[in-house]
Amino acid sequence: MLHDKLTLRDKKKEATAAALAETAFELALEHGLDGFIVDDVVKKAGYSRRTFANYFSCKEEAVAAGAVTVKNEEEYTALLFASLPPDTTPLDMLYRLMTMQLTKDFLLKLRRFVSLAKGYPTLEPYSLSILHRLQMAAQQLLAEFAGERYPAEYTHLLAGAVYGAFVPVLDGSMNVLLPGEEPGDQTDAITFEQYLNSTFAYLRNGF
Amino acid sequence: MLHDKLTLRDKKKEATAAALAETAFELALEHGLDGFIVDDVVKKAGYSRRTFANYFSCKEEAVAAGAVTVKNEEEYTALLFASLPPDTTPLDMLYRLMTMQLTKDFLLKLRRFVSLAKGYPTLEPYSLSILHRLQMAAQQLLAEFAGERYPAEYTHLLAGAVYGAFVPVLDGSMNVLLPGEEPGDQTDAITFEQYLNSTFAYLRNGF
DNA sequence: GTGCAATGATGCACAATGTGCAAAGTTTAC
DNA sequence: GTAAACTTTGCACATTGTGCATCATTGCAC
Repeated sequence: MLHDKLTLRDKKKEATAAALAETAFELALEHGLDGFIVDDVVKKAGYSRRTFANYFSCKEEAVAAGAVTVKNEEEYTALLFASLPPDTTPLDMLYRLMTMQLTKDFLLKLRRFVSLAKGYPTLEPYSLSILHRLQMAAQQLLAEFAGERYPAEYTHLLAGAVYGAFVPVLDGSMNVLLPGEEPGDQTDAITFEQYLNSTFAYLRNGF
Repeated sequence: MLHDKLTLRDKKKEATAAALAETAFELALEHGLDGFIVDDVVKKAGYSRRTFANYFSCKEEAVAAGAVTVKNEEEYTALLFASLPPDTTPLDMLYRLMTMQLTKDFLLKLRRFVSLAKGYPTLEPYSLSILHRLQMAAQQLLAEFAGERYPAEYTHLLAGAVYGAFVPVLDGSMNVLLPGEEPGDQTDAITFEQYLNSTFAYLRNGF
């Protein structure tokens, strides 16, 4: 595991990017994607348009980045390694990781992004790439945690299947009730926890 | 199944979009994504810039659309319904569908797009959305073919896991040899067929 | 701490892209 | 055949993207 020490310069860069991304996401939620322009973002965040372009290649990218902050992987690593016996299977490890990654807060922000994206076709490709970032982080952790016990073909394939199983939740094919959401009139909705558990049951025992 | 009859107007629209998309993809392969501008595309294809904007919201979208043509779903439907016994499981049906969708030609074009996208960050989000289009088509077919025998929660989850398992092939996490490609110096590469089969074996029997 | 190298932030000019609107050309439906 | 519906296009203009030079800040060696 690379423990890249964060220099002051790096921290400032991260802060700049985060400020711009969060501001972009806020404006998108408040006014819609076409209800503001990049100049609004940089003015509100206190940067120049040129700086925005140094970090994001378009408005969409910034909004997507602001929707979810993929947490520091090192944090997860420490937690995972501490809480799991060394002979834990990759599947069990992913289950544990997902319960950490997919916090209530994360899921709700993600859902807000996804429903925003429904109204703006240019935003849609980014929904999947958010999930993909999580998947990449998971692959990395799997490799560290189980790389010596399981071949990469296995762990990568597994990670793909696990995260792929959540795509239908993202793209709206399935009505899944996130933690904290009320059932409302959706009689056929299942809870996210139920979906998570049945996903792993299928993956564990076969479809 | 909706048999939307294709009127002449619809066919022309499709032709316009296809011509623009294919031209964009060709130019991207030949000169790189930043080696041409939208005006080059429309000039070569014989349309106006304004028409381009009627179909695609940016260059990237057109290039991605040109990379793969998701075949007519009706064609698949007919083939599937004809070749499978009515009690076929969704998993078996997806296996059959994938061998039809993921033709050698399709895979090679997809790979060309993906390696192009590696060099251009703005293109990357579209890689996943190509696979996602296939997944949506598969969900539709599954619903028609097995919707009365299996609940949507099952078929959607399954489709997600199946297509998700191919993400590592797309994003470059895995070295998979496409049909027709030479092994070269990649001693650790497995063939696409092997990957397909081991994927379905894991999904069938559990990880 | 001082000074120099490395790098981030910015302004500017210009190229490229995105969009509303109205006119002109096609297709559809009756 | 004709009118309605729709596609394509031109135009004007708003917005976005990019190369480059410069200034400000940080990193590093001493």
